[in-house]
Amino acid sequence: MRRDIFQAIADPTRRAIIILIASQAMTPNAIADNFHTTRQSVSKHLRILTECELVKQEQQGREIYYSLEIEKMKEIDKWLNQFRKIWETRFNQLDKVLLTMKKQKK
Amino acid sequence: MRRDIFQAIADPTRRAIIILIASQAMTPNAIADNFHTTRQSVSKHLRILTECELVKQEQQGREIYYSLEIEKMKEIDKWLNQFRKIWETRFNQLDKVLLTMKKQKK
DNA sequence: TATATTTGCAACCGAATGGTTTCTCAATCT
DNA sequence: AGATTGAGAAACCATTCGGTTGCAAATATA
Repeated sequence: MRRDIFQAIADPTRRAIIILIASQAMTPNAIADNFHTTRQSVSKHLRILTECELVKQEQQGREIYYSLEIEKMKEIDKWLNQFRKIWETRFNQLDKVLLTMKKQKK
Repeated sequence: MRRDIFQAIADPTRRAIIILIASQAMTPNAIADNFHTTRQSVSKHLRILTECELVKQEQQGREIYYSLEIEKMKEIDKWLNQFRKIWETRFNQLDKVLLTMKKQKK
């Protein structure tokens, strides 16, 4: 099953998990405590996040700590870049208009 | 049916449509020509994109021109902001390490 | 006016999704 | 050793998704 980041962040629970473990690693049980769902369901989400390398795991005894693979998040940012060019251009155009209006005022 | 941007960009065809109409407005027929799918299928995607206000339409006779609502794309960027803080901190930490190594070399 | 074009909508279909329950396995505790 | 705890896997279920086909409405063209 092909997994991609965009599909991974499509689910709101998954996005919440990402934010939750962004600052510190957590076990599936600890994560599940934050949602109205079962641990098994969280486990499934973690599997999907792991498959597309958005999350990494570190075993510690019988507990497994999950943490965010922040580098992977940059791929979304990279995809956004192509639109960033457009919205910056639009901003510059608005900027130019404002400048012209200023000049005419003088 | 609740639509949100993240679910909208989860589908690869939808992402391709977004990129396609980012630079210029296009009709559903013209958009469908770029994919190995039916016009009706594209129409469905456009409906989803419209529902979450990622796309706006402009009727022109019997044709409807679809174009990207670039402002809405910024919401993804806004969501990414909370992670941007983290990856900038990590970069600064790496930066500090490199600086220390440089000093020790001297 | 009759015909062709552009489009959206409804019905249907197979596949995928998210969730629950049950089970198994490994590590820890008494 | 026996009981408990943390976690993933499998089976199942209702719902959603993406796609196709067929149809209806509106506009343009002959």
